[in-house]
Amino acid sequence: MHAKLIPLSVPELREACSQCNLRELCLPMGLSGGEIDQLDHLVEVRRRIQRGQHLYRGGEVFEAIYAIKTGFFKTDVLLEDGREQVTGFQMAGEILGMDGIGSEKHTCNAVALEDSEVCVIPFADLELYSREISALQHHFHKMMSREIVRDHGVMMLLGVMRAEERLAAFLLNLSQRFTARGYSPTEFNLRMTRGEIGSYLGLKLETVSRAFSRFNEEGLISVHQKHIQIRDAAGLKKLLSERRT
Amino acid sequence: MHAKLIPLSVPELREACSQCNLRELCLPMGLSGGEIDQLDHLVEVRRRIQRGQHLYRGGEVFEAIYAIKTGFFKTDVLLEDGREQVTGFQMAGEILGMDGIGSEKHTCNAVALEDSEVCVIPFADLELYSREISALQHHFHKMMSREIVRDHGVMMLLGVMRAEERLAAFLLNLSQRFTARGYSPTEFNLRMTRGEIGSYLGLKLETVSRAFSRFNEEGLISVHQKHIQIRDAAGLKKLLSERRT
DNA sequence: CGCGCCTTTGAAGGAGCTCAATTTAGGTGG
DNA sequence: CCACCTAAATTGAGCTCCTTCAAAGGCGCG
Repeated sequence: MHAKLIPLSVPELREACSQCNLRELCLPMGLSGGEIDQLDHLVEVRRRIQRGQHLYRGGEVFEAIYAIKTGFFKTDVLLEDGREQVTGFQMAGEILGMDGIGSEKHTCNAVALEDSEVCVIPFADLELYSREISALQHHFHKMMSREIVRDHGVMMLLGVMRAEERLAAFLLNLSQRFTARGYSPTEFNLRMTRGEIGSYLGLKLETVSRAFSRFNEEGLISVHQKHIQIRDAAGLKKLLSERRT
Repeated sequence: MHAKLIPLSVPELREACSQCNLRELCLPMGLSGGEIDQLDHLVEVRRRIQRGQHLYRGGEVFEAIYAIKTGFFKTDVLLEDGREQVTGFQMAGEILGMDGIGSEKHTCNAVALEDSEVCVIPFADLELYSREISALQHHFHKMMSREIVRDHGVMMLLGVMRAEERLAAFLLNLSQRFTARGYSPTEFNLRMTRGEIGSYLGLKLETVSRAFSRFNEEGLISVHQKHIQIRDAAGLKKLLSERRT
């Protein structure tokens, strides 16, 4: 059950951030070359997580945050009665675990939706380096703040949008994030099930499936199981802006 | 329209945090006496906001975060078509504005629900002091993290709970926060309208009103307009834990 | 004391849920 | 390589919880 640990002892591997092709998206964003070199000491170990395995679970002691190097995750919280709320889907370059700082325990579960690899960033070290490198400090604050803003967007989804608006917003968000990583804006494979999308969007899996089918009929997208092709991004955006009520 | 600014130049007033009775709840939490004295230089000005006025609006340049000294606020985001999502209600000792760090602009509106006073904390200064005082740095990170965790709780509300569960959770949360401030856990006045509660909980105001009436009939609470008395906190908690589906 | 805003309550309607059956895809072992 | 098995997805039909629309009552404030 133990996730594979990969100590970065070999010199080439130790260049964790300075050689990483995600450095423009990830924690080192906006840092100078010299500053990034310092970060190489911050990330001493990587972890491989197989599809379906947990990176961490709610209740576990918080010690580090994680930068996703490759792969795809979901985070969720569970109610005592077993109901699940997916709080987010995370991809390469994004940070996991910031929820644990406040209570020194993780407050949600992080599960790999495909075989993944993360960079382990011991949080005490991050705070130490942040006191030295103000650009790092500032960027970390920005990342936390953006997480808050993202959460507000999800509240908006859940609080005021109707089912098809939610799904359209979800697809456009995925598209935009894939684009930022150099993938096609219009064609991608979903890593999550209809049930997980539904949990994220506050809908039942049948409703998600029906909305996909509807979009398909209307020519907005093509869906075949997990494969999505966006045919009319403008049409999806219009769904969001036009009030129905 | 301009909010009243109060420069803290008189020596007694300059002791912003060290003399504040909220220091156990607010930003200085966990700091040593000497460290708190340093914070007095961080808070150079306070602002009074009258009921109904904005502390800040989405789109405005972000320069400072705000600690609520007295009063009560709501934060909300608006969709182009005018639909509103209330993202939170904030009371004394809580921090406003952390959403603005990421984009250097405020991303939501903060509105006073009663006449209020806030301590202005210039963010650049906060980062400066954070580099010197590691306890401050760490505590600030905790506050941001707790905001993320709080948001996950709201997603849970919105995503999986039914109307009465949402309202019960809302009342219990308020009760707990009033208690932490030395007020009665069982009796308080709501500062927000049914519509604002509804927007926060993803419900229509009529649904909120009906749920209040139902709780009243069942003896869980007494409601008279904005005055709430919790009669059976255990009963409200039970509403949350028992599955219906 | 009158006006506006908030709240309450009723009745009808609808978006999304539940339950259920069928299809499809992917993995496994013979 | 095919048969089998399981998990995921699709689709239909009926139902329910919340919304919508409407009207009346209450409170605070100028």
